[in-house]
Amino acid sequence: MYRMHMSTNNLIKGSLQTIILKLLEENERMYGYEITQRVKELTEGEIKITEGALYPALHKLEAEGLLTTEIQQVDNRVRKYYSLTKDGQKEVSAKMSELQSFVGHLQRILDPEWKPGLA
Amino acid sequence: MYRMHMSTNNLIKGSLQTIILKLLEENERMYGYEITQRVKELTEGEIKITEGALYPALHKLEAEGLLTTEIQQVDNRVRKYYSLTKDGQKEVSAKMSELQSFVGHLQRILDPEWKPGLA
DNA sequence: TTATATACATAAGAAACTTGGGTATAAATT
DNA sequence: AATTTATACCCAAGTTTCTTATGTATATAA
Repeated sequence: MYRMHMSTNNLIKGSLQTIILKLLEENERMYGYEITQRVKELTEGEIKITEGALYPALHKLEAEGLLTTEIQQVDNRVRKYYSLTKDGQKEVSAKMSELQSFVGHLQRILDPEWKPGLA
Repeated sequence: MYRMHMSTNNLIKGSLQTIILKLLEENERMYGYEITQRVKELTEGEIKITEGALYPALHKLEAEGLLTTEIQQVDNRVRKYYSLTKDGQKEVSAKMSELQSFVGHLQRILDPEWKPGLA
C-alpha cells in the first residue's frame, strides 16, 4: 500500500484491543488485513486502523494468550488467521463492559442531559 | 494527598483535554483540584483524574493559547484559575464533535445493534 | 509497466498516560 | 500534641499505545 497520510483519524488509544477482541468474538477467525477493512466499512471510512498499530496489538494479544494463530496460504499469499482462546473469550466481556462503562461516564461528564440510550 | 493506587481507572487516553475544555465551557472558571473533584462526583468516583495527568494537560492547553490563568489567594492557599480563551471556546465544539463522532463509530463497531440514543 | 490492492512485518519517535515523588497550608482525628 | 486527611500546586521517570515511515512479496487493474 501507499501510506495513508490520514488526518481524519486520530484518537483510539486503548480501544483497539477491545475492537479486535470483539470482532473476533463475532467472527470466529479473522486475519489482520481483514480487520482493518471491517473497521473501515463499519465506520464508512472514518476510522482506519493503521498496520503499525494493528500488528503489534495482535502480537501482544497473542503473547498474552488471548489469541491463537494459524497460517494459511490463499492464492500464493500468506494469511495469518487469529481466533480467541478461552482466556480471550473471557477477556472480551471484561474489556467490553470496561469500555462501555467508561463511555457512559464520559457522556455524563460531557453531556449533563445524557441518558443511557438503547445500549 | 496519599497517592491513590487506583486500579479501577485506566483508559482516558485522549479524552482528558476534551473533558477539561467542556467543564470550563460550563463553568466560566475552575482550578485544577476542582476539576478532579468535579469529575469524581459526576462519575460517582469511577473516574479519577490524576494530578500527574491533569496539570501537564492544563499547562499544554494554556501553552496552546486555549486557556488563560489567574492566580488567587484563598485562605492563605494559592489557587490557579483557568478559563477559556476565544480560541479555547472554538476548540470546545471541535473537540466535542470529534469525540462524540468517535464514540458513535466505536458503538457501531462494538455493537451492531446500536442506534444513536438521546444524544 | 506502473500503480493499486492484498498481506505480512518492524522500528523510530511522539503523545498521553501512571506512578511516585516534592512543597505547603488547614482541618480533622487519634 | 501528633498524625492523618484534605486542599492545592508542581515535576520527572517510565510505560503504553499510538503515528509515521519503511521493507518484503504477490496479484490485479490502469
